[in-house]
Amino acid sequence: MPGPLVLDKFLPYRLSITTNLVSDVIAGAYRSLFGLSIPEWRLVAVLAERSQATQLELGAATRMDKVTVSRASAALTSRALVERTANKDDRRSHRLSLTKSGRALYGQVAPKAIELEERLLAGFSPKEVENLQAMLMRLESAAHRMAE
Amino acid sequence: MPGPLVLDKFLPYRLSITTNLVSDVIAGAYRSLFGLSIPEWRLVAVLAERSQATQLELGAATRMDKVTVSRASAALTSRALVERTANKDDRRSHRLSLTKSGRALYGQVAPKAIELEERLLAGFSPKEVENLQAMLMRLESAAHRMAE
DNA sequence: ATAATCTAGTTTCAAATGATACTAGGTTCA
DNA sequence: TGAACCTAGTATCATTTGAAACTAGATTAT
Repeated sequence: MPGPLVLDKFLPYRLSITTNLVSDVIAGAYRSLFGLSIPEWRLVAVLAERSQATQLELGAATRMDKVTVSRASAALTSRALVERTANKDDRRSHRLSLTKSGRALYGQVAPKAIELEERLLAGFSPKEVENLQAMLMRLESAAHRMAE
Repeated sequence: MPGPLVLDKFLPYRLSITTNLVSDVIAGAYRSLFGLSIPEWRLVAVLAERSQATQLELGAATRMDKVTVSRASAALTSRALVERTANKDDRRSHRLSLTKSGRALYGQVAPKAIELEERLLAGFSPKEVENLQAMLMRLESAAHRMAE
């Protein structure tokens, strides 16, 4: 017999509450310090890791919709943080990469991101962090299976 | 010296990915089976627990904005799942409660919610679940502190 | 009491999001 | 080849969300 339903104990609810709070804090910091939205920040982070990517690849790497990627790319390009070079192999797509000032910005954002994460996880042991990550990934694949 | 930043390991990102996936699955189920949005479902769940509440109280219990609560209440009321009775003490507010058919609906939704949660957590031991909940709450209060 | 202030709930507006349709360019197969 | 189909990215539209303004009722201080 399943336990009674209490919203406060219901995992999807708890997840949502926690994530929304965390996202708000992070988004607020990025916006006020660097004028970046979350989608923009994600693209910058991925481009810093790989230096080159098409929007399709960026969408896959950040799990964002292609529309969201398109908009974030346009915003970053107009601020000259990202540049698009023609893709010889496929003229529909572009190769995106960070510009010099994009890399400079990343140099500032990344340490801040890490600091925020550390403050969030202050009081968690490395083992706990690892454990949390693993559980989130298990939930993710369970949800993925349930979505068929 | 902080580790390098890799988006896939960055906790706020992982949390967001997992939560969005989980939310989509849950929201899809509620919508297609019962025609309920997440905010509506939350109100129903809380009203089932307490039987009476003002919108303000519902907002506090579900951490939702008063606008969101207002809209969800209106939708539920128009479907006659919830009724509003005048509040003698304060004529600006109403006492909301589930109607008979609201309770009947809850009788169907709750087991489904529990089943979904169980499928999500299949493979988690009770101790792991408890642990996860506790970690989420710790994150929540850390985020809360960071929001000042 | 009554003016100033405050609060529960709604309405209005603007921003964010994603589904859909569209455009331009690729691929496949007869 | 060239017709049918497919895909990268953009534009359009409807939906969701929350901030700010608003309304009606409550509270406080003089």
